[in-house]
Amino acid sequence: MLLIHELRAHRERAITGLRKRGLKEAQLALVDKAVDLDDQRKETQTRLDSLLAERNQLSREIGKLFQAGRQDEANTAKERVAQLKEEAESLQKSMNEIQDEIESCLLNLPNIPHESVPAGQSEEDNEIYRAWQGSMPVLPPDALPHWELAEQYGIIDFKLGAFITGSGFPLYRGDGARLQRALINFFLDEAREAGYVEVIPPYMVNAASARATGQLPDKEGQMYHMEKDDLYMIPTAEVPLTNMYRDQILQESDFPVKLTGYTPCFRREAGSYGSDVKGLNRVHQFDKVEIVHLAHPDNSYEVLDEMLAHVSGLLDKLQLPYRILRLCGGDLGFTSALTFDFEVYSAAQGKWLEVSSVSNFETYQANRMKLRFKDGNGKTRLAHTLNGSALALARIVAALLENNQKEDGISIPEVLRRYTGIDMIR
RNA sequence: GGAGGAGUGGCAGAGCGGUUGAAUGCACCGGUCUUGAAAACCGGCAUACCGGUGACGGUAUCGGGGGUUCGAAUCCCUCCUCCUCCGCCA
Repeated sequence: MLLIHELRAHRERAITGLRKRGLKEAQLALVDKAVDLDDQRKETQTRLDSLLAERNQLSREIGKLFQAGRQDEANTAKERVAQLKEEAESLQKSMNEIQDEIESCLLNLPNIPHESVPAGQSEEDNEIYRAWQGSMPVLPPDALPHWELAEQYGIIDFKLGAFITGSGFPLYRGDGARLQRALINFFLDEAREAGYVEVIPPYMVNAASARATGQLPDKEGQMYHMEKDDLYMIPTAEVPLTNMYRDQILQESDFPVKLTGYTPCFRREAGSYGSDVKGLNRVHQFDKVEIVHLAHPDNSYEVLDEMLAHVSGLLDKLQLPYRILRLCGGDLGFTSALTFDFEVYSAAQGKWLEVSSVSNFETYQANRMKLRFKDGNGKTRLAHTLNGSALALARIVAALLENNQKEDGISIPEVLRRYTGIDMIR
């Protein structure tokens, strides 16, 4: 959530930034509306506060009058308080309405993009931040896409998953399951060695948590919701991990807070269709190791670089061709100020698949969840939150299968062999 | 799922209708003392908002929400969480 006093103080910067996202004028108008409403709020609060102050004052006097046995005077004062109370109630009501309206304006305003974010409408306009310099995999002439390899080697069963649950819920078995587990362990070990504290969080969260990281209200339809208990299946470990620090005030010396967690991720992917959804390209349940960083505002962009380097390192070790995109304004997530996507080349499909998204949210999430810290002067300030996939499994598996297929099987990357115990899937 | 108990500041823990935003202790910060440290002593130490250049003043918050009352941390209702016992169970 954007800060109202920032919008007030730097209106032009906010508007210019939001324009980069391609927001329509009607939505941009929310900025001015929020500030106007906040003016009203201040005025209302000033009046309300003075009414309440008078009420408190009188109440104290009534107490003394009663003790002194001066009933008549006390009763006169009571009448005055009753009158104040009525006025205060009506002011309180309009104050609440104004505040709800401000909140709804702010909830509908996305984060202001970082200055380096290129303008643009859609993914076509994303900037290639780092292109792949290395060689591309050379495939055998009869190379197959991963969904056919999966069937041929009996390692992923899409049909059975669909039978048990529904489409988009793959079932991994044998070496396929083993490969999943190997990747999870590899990613977690790498994260731990990079100083991230491993966490196993709950896989369902309440509405307050989903709101804090920004999944609610803007991604409501994308989460699985357990109506009976009003809980949401997590779409990413980002939600529970970041919420570990909701409503907290850290000490400056607590930074950096580095967390990692493996969780399954659940996404409804409502509205998806077409060839994008074939095989592992887009599924409702997938495994992911996430890294989360809580950082001091002064160095959060250095932290972002550090995270990019970490993710790059993973892909280098897996020997997968990848490129890094800097998302344009139109493709940028609602809550993010700057996002880099990692795409891996899945050779048999001839497609770049997104396997990681690394973002700095600056104070946007922190403001929603009231995640603060005390700076050197003892002042309370909002922290910056960052997170990234390191990495999302399903598509990594797709690329590994396709890129590493040989005449006699699928070779396992060197770094994974100590986890899989095998060097080929046959 | 059933029965009972409890939720107060960073922690511990008083208060149970009226200058209580909240005693006291611990922790923490500053000072005095000391060559230095400890001890002792003195002072400070919640969050958010409103008004004010500022000093400062005001309002709200004692798990969340609602109610009773001139006045609520204190009484009532409701929800949540934790603890104990019973039931069920990986």
